Amino acid sequence: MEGADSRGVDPRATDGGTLPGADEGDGADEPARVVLHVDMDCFYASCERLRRPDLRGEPVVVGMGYEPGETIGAVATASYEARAFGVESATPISEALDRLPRRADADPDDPDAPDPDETGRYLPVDMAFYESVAEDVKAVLRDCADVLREVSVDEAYLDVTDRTAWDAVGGDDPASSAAAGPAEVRTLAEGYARHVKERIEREAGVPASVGVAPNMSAAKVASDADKPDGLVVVPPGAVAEFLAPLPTAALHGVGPVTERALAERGIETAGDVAAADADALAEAFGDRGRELVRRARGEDEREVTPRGLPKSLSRESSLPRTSDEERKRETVAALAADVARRARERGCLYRTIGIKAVEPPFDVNTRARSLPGPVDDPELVEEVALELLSEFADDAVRKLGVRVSNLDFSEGDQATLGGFEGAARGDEEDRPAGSRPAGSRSAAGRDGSKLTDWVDEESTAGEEWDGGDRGNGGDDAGPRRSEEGQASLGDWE
DNA sequence: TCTGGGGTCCTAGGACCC
DNA sequence: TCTGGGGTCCTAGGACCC
Repeated sequence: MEGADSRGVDPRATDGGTLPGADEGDGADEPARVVLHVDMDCFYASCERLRRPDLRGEPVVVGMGYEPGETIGAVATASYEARAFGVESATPISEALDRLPRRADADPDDPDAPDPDETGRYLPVDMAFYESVAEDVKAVLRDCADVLREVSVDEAYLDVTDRTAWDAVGGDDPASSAAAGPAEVRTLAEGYARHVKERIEREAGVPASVGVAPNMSAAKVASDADKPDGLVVVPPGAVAEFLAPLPTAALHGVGPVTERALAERGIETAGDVAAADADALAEAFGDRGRELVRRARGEDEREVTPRGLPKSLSRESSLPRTSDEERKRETVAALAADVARRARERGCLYRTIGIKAVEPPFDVNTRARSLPGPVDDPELVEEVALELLSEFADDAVRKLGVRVSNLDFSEGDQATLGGFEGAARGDEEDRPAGSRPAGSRSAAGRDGSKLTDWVDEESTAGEEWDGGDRGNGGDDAGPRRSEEGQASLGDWE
């Protein structure tokens, strides 16, 4: 509160000025952006509470792969009450049950049964319902920002520079900030963020934490800094100072491996990263190292942009460790069918088909094959996937996956552009095995069988397909046409 | 410590082309 | 042909995120 020193808001903001333009102090004369990161608090658990008020205040654990009464699966989300018992996201359900028994197993009259006060409610994931709640949240966000990037079902960035500013409120006597974080003076941005946060709670019925900062990276860290129900404001000029004391792992992009590698170099905090020699870190970590230094210094010029179309679709599932070839083939066939179905629902073609085989303890193997041209051909997905699997025919696996990538949304067939409501849905189920679906599309035109041939021998079809530059460097060359194709479930856009 | 499913991006080596 | 350089595409794996 004291010492209106260099930190905090740009001095001009404190004079109650209405000029839209506290700048970064960086030389640039564009006004500092106002970026919000909205992060829903234990979203799945909050959704469950929304429809089951009896769960409020209770430890709630939402498990994926979990069936009521079972001990399989892992924790997708734990409410904060459950976290107090050591139940974290990704904890195996069996372990979670050790720390926090099921309420159903409690019995006050049985000395051997758990104390009801030390039990929790376990529920399976109900994605469809969470998506419907997320829709309500999104409606608020869309209303509050011109530029919105939905990161996942429970997280989004908003650029609200055009809706608010870093100017202080309070006229000659600026009000002090009511938010957590380094802000000393209350700003318009803080008020706007609070407004967004309250609207989410009011209109969607679930709590959110919000971070406000001049860039995405800082906003992300800020939203995380005071969870749950947090509002953290980091004004321009205060970013590096805000980050400095945090452990490196608090930076977006620093996981366990990088954290360890940094620690070996005596780098423990974001401040240490900011002070590090960028070239030295680049040598150790590649471009990521350089980027990390910039982020830790509060520099991040990335624009908030809407998320583009997906780059791959995949499906995987764990299974009890097995070497049984038939079992593996059945699993892969089922996964392949599912991936192909989803691709068709979204109206996209794919040119690469791959599998993943995880061997115990945790040996991840991937294999992939690219086709001469993009296709929509469920039977080909199965065929290629099974062929790739054959390399692992004798190996024990604990998880299998199928993926399609090199997606192409531009060739959208009118019949399927409507997404899941299109022809895609029911028409493939009873198709006789072995017959090419009538709806099978392939940019190859001609007969689909050629593609199959190609799969079996490393054949020659490739040449005709060298369609010239595919312009690798995939970075979003902007959205391609047929945005409708993505109007599918499970996605924020 | 041995947990699940859906993704993204990056890197490195090899094949191939000019 | 074995010596140079530049570029793209493909595959496999790694790290990370939610």
